[in-house]
Order: sequence, then structure tokens, then C-alpha cells
Amino acid sequence: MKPKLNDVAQLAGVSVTTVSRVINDHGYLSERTKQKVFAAMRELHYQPNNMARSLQGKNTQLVGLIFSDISNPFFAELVSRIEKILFAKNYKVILCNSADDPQKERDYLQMLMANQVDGIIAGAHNLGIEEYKQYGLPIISFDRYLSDNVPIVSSDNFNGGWLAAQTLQQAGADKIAIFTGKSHAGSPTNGRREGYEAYLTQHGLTPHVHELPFELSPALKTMEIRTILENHDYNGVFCSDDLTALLTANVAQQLKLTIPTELRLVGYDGTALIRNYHPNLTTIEQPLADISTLLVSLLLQRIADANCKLEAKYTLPVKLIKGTTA
Amino acid sequence: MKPKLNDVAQLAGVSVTTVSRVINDHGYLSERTKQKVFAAMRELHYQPNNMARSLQGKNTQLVGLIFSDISNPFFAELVSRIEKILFAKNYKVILCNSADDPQKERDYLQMLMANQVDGIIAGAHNLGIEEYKQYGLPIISFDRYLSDNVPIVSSDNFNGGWLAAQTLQQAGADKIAIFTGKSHAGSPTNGRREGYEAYLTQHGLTPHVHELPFELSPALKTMEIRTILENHDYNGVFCSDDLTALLTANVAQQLKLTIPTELRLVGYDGTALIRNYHPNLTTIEQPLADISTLLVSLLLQRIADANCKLEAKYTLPVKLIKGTTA
DNA sequence: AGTTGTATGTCAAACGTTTATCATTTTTAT
DNA sequence: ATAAAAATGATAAACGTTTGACATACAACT
Repeated sequence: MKPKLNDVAQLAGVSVTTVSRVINDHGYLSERTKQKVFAAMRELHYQPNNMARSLQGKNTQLVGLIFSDISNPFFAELVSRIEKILFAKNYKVILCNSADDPQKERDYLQMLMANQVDGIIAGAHNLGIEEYKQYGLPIISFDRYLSDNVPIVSSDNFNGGWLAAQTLQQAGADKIAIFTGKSHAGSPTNGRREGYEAYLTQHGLTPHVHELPFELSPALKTMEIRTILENHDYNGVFCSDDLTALLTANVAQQLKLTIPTELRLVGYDGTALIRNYHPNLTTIEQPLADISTLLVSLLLQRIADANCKLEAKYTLPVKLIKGTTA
Repeated sequence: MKPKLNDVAQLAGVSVTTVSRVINDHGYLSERTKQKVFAAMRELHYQPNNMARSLQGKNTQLVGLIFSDISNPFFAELVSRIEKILFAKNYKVILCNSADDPQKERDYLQMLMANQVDGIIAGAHNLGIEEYKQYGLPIISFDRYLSDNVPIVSSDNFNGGWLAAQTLQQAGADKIAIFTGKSHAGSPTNGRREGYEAYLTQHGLTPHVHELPFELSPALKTMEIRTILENHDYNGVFCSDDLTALLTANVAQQLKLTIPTELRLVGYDGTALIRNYHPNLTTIEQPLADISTLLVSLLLQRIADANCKLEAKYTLPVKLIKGTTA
């Protein structure tokens, strides 16, 4: 069987109390006993049982991460960063792919509660989850409204949309469309569209909004995009995420539209993946490092003090990544 | 405070024993009491404390996932799939990004032990982790040798390399290089190189092996590739992963090498991401769905019966995805 | 009538750890 | 030598749940 506190105590020739004191650095302890105990722990490969510890009242040092799907590179990078930061602070991460399914999201919430997580970072795309309120658990949200007392961290979507439109115009485009996700209240892509629209109308251009349902498969999305590009003579397109921008670039190639002379293209997100493997793509970069750091930092504050006052919304600046597509 | 078993019992007007019986479906129970208890649980938003349950002997239903870095799309997709399958089977996932750092990997192992996970699926890239042996925990490995009693699931790397070489030759290439990771014993990319070499030598061609250190940044890798392509007149390149293939394609474009007429290109992995967003890339697809299913299935077998006999190695077939680059 | 099966209850031990209390011993300082 | 401080131990309660032992009650069969 696995070694337990008692076994360590026996091997070290001390009492359980002392071993526990050593582990928790509690009360008076001589250097000599500490060493004896550590030696015994090493020899037995002893690992304190976290279940028992947290039953006692200790934190579980577990954090739940709810995102729609980490096979999306944007979330993959975000989750990867968050995990790294949390691990460095001695927290572990329980991963939840909600797949944008409200029921799954609810199930995940239940499960995380049952596992006594110390807090949750959520960045899924569903809305109307009333449940987030009732659990008196520290929660921080990424780029999405969950409930009144849940702080939101996001990048400056409005300015991002504005910047994208500006970039397209300054690159010579004057018939500029936006390809974005279905807009429901609270969705982050709304801000991007609004920024885009604001820039265009302020500069005497007409916005052309095309909503591509988020859940569409890439193949279907490609078809839609092809139809759109064939039936309008846009010379500039702002895609509200980089993956859609890639699809658009593919379609442009099929249609023999040269980029950027005939069609200018701007994406959104600017993950490391895109910057590294598609350096040509002009895009709006979300500051993923800062976002991750802030998300974690806010969560830990809430965990340390459940009532600590936090802002309702934290907006981080975006950055234009100038490629060759616009 | 959070509701506990006792509160549910009081509200339902039954004993704690009965509530516990309902939850665990244990012993005789009338439909009426069951309903009463469920109603009370719902009303209180009761969630059994998993810490207490597992202390008492129940499984934690937690599985540790150790991968080098999920910001790599290949691992992102793999982890995403594994998580989905496990969630459907009522398991939760603790995510570990080992970053190919043996010390981090050791720390993660310790942590997972401390959290009483029921098992581990590991697909990191380090070797020589003796620790995997001593923990008497069900472990399944993806594409990597860990220890004698740890079953390995992998795709048919040798055949993949063979197929890639064959595809390049049949597309008209006769000076065919391979860009692969540093080869250390046990690394999966070795098989791919061996398959490539075997095909070439058997067909009277000379293998040209270029090892690009795995940890090189994409920018440095790009420089390396550029140097290589400038100094040799290869007309076919097999990259042992798709991301390197993308870099190679970028470099080819810079050097005005047309693909596939002047340079033929084959990648490896064939994630959904690549298939969806780079449908042109000819690549060798690893069966990620089958791999995930098998990894989980083997792990659950081991969890159910720690001594169940499993094969040392499970090799799944790969598939050529014919694009336009070779 | 007695037997059996079903349904519930009471009680207490157990899981592995933490922590408080009280007691005791050893060390150090004066 | 004496007091104070430091180091350890023994004991037990607590965390929330499961589970077994045992008791009781009521129904439905013979």
C-alpha cells in the first residue's frame, strides 16, 4: 500500500504530529528532525494525500478551466499559458471542453464543485448560465459576460475592429466586408464588429456584415465564403478570427484573387501559431500573455479573499501585426 | 456553508444512511424515498464532496494527462479528444504541460500521485524517467517508451515514413531529404526516418537526413531550412511534422521554388487543423480518433484491473492524405 | 401463523490528514 | 541554579462520506 503519515513517522522515529508539523511548517522544529523526516519521506516516496488534506479544510489547489474547445489554437495557447502560470503557483488545472453546449457546461460546473476546486476560469461561448451565480465560488471570465459579480477580462475588441478596418482602408480598400460569428448579446465578436462599423461609417464607407455561424464546419464555411466573394466585389475583408482569415485566403487563391492587390485581408487573434507559421497574415493580436497573467492574478485574489473588490471589466490593448495581406 | 449529506437527510426527512444509499444505489430503496431525496438534493444544490468520497475508498475519477505542450495543435487535438471521451465516461482530466522538461515531468507525476488520480496518459518527449516504474499506477503512453510495463500506443511511424518517401518519388522527386527532430532513443520520429531511409535505399536513392532540434524556435528553424534548401538542390522534402512542412513551404515561397513542380513536400500528422486549413498539404495522417479511443480504453482496463495483461505496443495504421504539394 | 423480502433507521468505524490541547523533555540564557 | 524558550509527544476531535452490523417495521406470501 501507499505510505502514509504514520509510516513516515515510524521510519523517522518521531510522532505523526511532528511529521505533520514538518510538512506544514507549523510550530517549533529543529533542523535535525526536519532532515530526518524529509529523509524518511524521500525513502518511502511519500506523497501526502491531497484528498485527506483538503477534507481537513486546506485548499485543493485545483482550478477548473472551462473553454469551448482547446483544439482551437487560440484556446489551446490560452489554456497552455494559464496552466503554466498556475502550475508555477502550485495550482493544478482541471480541463473542461464545453463544446459550446450549455448542458455540458452545467455538468462541468457541477463536477468542478464536487471536486472542490478553489476557483474557475471560464471562457466558453454560451450564455444564460444562471448557475454561475449560485455557486459561491471565485470565477473569472474571459471575454464573455457570465453574471454580475464575475469579472471579465478581454482585449479591446472595439479598438481591434476599428484598427482592422483602418488598416484595410489605408491599404487601399474601399469595399470592405466583415466575416464574423453569429452575434448574440454578450459575445466578444460584437465589439469587433462595432469597431469595424464605427470606423467605416465615420469614413463614409458602408459596412457589409456577413455572419458565419460559429458552429459551421470549415468546409461549409469555405463554401459560404466562396459564395460571398463571388457575389460581391469586395477588395477588403476583416475576419473576426484568424482561422476564418485562412479560409478566406484559400478561397481567394481558388478564385485567383491576388492578395493584397485585389483583396486585402485582416484577421484577428494573432496567436503564436499564426505569427510563426503565417507571418504574412496581417492580424490584430490579442495580448495572450497579459490576458493569462491577469486572469490568474484576479482569480488568486478572489481565492485569497472572496470579498475582494474587483473591477467588472478589464480591457487589455490589442496590437496590429503588419503582414503582407493588408 | 455548502450543504452536506446531513442537510439533505434532514430536508428529505430521512437518515443520512438512506441518502447515502440513494446516492450510491446500495441496498433496498423505495421509489418514493428516492424521489424525496433527489428533490432535496436538487433544492439544496447538493454536490457530494468528492474528496470525502475518495478518502473513503472510492475512485477519484481523475486522470492525469502529461503532454509536452498543448499549444502544439497536434497535442491540442489529442488532448481535446481524450478529454471528451473521458468526460463521457465520467472521468475528469488534470492537464499537465511538461514542456519537455524532465524535472517538470517529475513534479507533475508527484502532484498527480498526491491528487490520487486513478491513472495517467503520458505523451511527453522526455526519456529516462525512472519514476514511472515505482508508482504502482495505471499508465498508458502515447508514442514513447517509458518503462517495461507501460503499454505504448502509436501510429505506424515506419510505414508513415515509407509512404511519405514513396509519395515524393512517385510525384517525380529523386533528391529527397527528410527534416526531422533530434533523434534520441525511443523517440517516435525515429521510426519515420527509418521508414523513409528504407524506402529510399531500396529504390536506389540516397537518404539526406537533416535534424532540426525540436526546441528550436520557428524563426530559427526557418533560417536553418532556408540554408539547407539554398545549399542543396532537393526536389522533394519529407517533414516529420506538419508544422515544419508549413515552414518549409514558406521558405520555398521566399526562394521562389514552386511547389510541387520544383519542390515536392510531404508532412506528417494530419490534424483536423491542417486538413481543414491547409487542404493542399500532402501529409501522413495519424488516426487521432482511434489513438484517443484506444488510449482511454486501455487505461480504463488497467484501472478496472491493475494486473490485466496488455500488449507492450499497439500500432495503428496511418493514411496518406493526398494534397497538391506532392 | 410464521416466513420472507423490502424498506428504513441507529450507531459506529473507517479513510488520511490537520490541529488544538496538554504534557513532557531538552536546550539555552541569565 | 533557575527560568524561559524550544522541541517533541500523546491524544483526540474534526473534515464529509461510505459501509457494515444490527434492529425494527410493514407488506406479501404460504
